[in-house]
Amino acid sequence: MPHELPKAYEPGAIETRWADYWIKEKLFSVPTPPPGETRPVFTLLLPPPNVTGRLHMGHMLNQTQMDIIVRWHRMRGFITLWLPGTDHAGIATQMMVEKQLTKEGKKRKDLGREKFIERVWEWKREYGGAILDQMKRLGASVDWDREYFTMDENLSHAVREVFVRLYEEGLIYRGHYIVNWCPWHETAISDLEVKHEDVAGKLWEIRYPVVGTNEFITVATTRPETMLGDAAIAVNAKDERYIHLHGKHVLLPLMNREIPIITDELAQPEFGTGAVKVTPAHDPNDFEAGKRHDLPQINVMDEHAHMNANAGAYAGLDRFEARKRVLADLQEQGFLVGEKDYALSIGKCERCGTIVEPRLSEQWFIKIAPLAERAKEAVESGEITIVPDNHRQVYLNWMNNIHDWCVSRQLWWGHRIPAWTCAKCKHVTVAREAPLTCGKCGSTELEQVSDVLDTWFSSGLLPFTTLGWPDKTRDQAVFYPTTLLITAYEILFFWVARMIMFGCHFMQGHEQDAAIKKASGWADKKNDNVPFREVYIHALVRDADRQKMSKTKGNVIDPLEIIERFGTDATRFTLAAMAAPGTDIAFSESRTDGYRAFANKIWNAARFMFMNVDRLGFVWGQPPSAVRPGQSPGSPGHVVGVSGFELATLEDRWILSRFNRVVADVNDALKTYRFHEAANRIYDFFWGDFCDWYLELIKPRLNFEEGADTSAAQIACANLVNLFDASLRLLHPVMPFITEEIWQAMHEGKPPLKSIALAGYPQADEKQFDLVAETEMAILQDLIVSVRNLRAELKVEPKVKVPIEVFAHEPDIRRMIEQNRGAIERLGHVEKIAFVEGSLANKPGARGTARFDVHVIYERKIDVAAECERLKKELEKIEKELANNQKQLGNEQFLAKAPEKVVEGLRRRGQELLVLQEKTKSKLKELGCQ
RNA sequence: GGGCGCUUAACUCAGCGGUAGAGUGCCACCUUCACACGGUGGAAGUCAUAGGUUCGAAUCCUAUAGCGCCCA
Repeated sequence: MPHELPKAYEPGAIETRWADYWIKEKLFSVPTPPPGETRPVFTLLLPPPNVTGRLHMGHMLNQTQMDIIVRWHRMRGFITLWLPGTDHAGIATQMMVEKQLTKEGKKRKDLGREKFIERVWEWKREYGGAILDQMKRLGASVDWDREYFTMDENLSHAVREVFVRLYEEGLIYRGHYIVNWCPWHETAISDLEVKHEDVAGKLWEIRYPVVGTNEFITVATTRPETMLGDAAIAVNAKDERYIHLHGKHVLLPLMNREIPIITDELAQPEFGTGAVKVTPAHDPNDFEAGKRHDLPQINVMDEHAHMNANAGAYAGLDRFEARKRVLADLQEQGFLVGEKDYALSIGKCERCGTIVEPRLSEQWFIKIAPLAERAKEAVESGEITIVPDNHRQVYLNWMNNIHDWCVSRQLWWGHRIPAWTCAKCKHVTVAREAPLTCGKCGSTELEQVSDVLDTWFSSGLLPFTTLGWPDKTRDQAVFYPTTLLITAYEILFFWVARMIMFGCHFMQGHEQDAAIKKASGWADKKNDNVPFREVYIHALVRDADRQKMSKTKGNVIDPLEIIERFGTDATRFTLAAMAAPGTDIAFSESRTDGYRAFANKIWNAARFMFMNVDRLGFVWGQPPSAVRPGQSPGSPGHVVGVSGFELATLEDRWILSRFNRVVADVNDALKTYRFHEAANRIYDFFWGDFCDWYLELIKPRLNFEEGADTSAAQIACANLVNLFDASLRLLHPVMPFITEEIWQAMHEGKPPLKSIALAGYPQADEKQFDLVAETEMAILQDLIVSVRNLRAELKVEPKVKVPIEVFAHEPDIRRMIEQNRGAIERLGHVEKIAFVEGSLANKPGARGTARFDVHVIYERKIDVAAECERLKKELEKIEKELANNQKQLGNEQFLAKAPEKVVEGLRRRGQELLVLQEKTKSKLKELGCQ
């Protein structure tokens, strides 16, 4: 049955077909392994994209890396669970639906809370799956049967349970504090959601009259409008300038309110005048100072950051308008004494860009210190490894300087805080289910707190809630701790840190199934409460000019558009090949274009293979290595190396050795997340070794006459097919689609498994390394390249075959060359090879190396001047290296201190250089070069 | 203010103590029956600068310059 592969590689058609097939066949669904299971387990949680999200390059890089690692583990016989899902993204989703309402001329509050939430669910049902559909195009091998959404009932139940437990443990408290407030969203946001920006601002100096004297005290501020809420003036107790004013009062201008002068370290003598205004309701530092001195907290703004009744004449004004008016009035009344340019950093809401207002309000907080302590310990002790290592320090620094976490949000969409306020006594009851009566006075007039929880509160619980927590499940015993987390640096604090805190707290006492833990290689880990064993932080994808992609700059690269043009495989390969740990990726299309060419190369190599298979009527005996071992690496029956490979020729021995080396390197690279190294090793092997040399070398064996004995061709074909099969499996995690397409075609619709994704990943077999073959092949390649060089220099017509002479003084080398004369004739376009007994080095049209001389016999006169030029340049290079070489070898320190291997290598190189120098010199002389 | 990273061929990047590498681009030649998304050959770098450590530095250390990121 002939194999039909279209002439040109067209990724679009094959990729969507296989993506659908993988999902339809549920290839990556993982049922809960029963007790007694002894296979190793690999678990990975997908960082849940926002349900409102669209796939961007960051997702694609993230998911490419995850899919590579996941497929690699699966092919090595691990029970491999990759859990997908989406995040309800409180603010973002609510905004989406509010926008929709605005178009209908409605507002959220017109609908009321219940109706609004219904609308959000409607929106979610209609548009929420978009990003997951886009993931399918990437080939992400996730378990779709376990897809989660953070607002699902089971996950919401777990959120309530966590909240109540933390409250009962005294780790959640409610209180009036200054929080970051976004006046546009009308909600509190966390420190992490505030982006600081340096701007050129002003520093205004305002003087306050001291009551009972004719003195003034001058303060400097960047926010004059907040003076309306001033509660005191602070000076430093040590500041001699103000000692005589201690205990006095000032009259607050514009408000005509008397406020005290206090001494507090808030005032730094060296900064400005050394005196500062204290506004406890509008600045976090002043808030603390206010508490120290029991000052009133005068809030002069409302939730929209408009001035309120406390602001007297300024009530109703927007905060910036109020600033203008306050300054004008101060000026007019003679209180404004200075205005300086001043560089300051302002906080903006990361979503809407509105300047954040520090706002005094009632919020819910998590007492973070006890949680952080364990989270720090988990990383310090190595129970969790963070790669690359420099992020470990960043994490620890953050944990050391952490503040309590404000978890309440004034939104409607999200997990509503399970707390109820009594209308009568104002007591707050926190409970798992809605209480019927107030816990204090017994009243039945209870109303649930309107706030919802920060979205990261629920996503921080995912490693265990997705596995059935708070119930104790078999899934948890098997899959918790998850093995790895791959994510972007940006959410190290938002998400990673919080998962670690929650995991270490709520999973205390948890133990992973001992047999599975051991089989998975974690026997030395003490704690099974951590959410994951390892964290890999990947780089940022930038545009080709290294600029960070952003919507405002308009330089966002849409991965789906790139995929459309070059294919998913090529795009994945680009990201993998450029993903050196710790280095950002400047995404350039030219690279992707190059990797599309690589895919095309593979495609055509496959067509070549099929052509020969069909011509020969070759029947492929099922190679055991194609079948998934089903056992952990190293166990009996586990296949290593390439099977069904017969070492008939030098190129056979060579390619098998090369393949095993590459396999060893690739497995090694993937172990430490060196994706670029894995990708590049495969690329070089497939294109360089396999296509450029191996395929060319075996062509004579496949080029047989009809009716002739085809045994050599059969062997060559079997080797080719088995090697190709192994190479496809090696490449599969990086380029899943093209490898699946060709692998399925190789099996003519009757594959031994449903997918190459379930086949075994190649493992190196040391017995298949062959150093002799590699050395011999290197010499052979060198000889062929030398002939090609000479042909080019002599300007031999491409079609003309030339006779050559070869001299090799080592009998083994000469024998090897003789045995491979066919290859030299073919690949060097040589007519006939004559072996001679003396050096050919100084003949014109000849090349000498340490192992052989070769002479191309061609009547065309060489360009003597050009040849002299080249030889001089070469000699210069040789002598430079030789001088260096001899200097080093003459250095006793070097001989004493350098490793034996290096010294030996240098000695050998020195010998070679001497031979080369001699040959080059003699040739220069022969040509009569000046 | 504190911390981190980067600077290697025209471009994008590997290499991170032992003879400077890849892809793209460029130049020349070649449509040879897998592939012109190809083949063959070629040109191209005082590895930011200045010191230091070392037998030996693109690679380790220090400083300087430029670029960038994070935290406050």
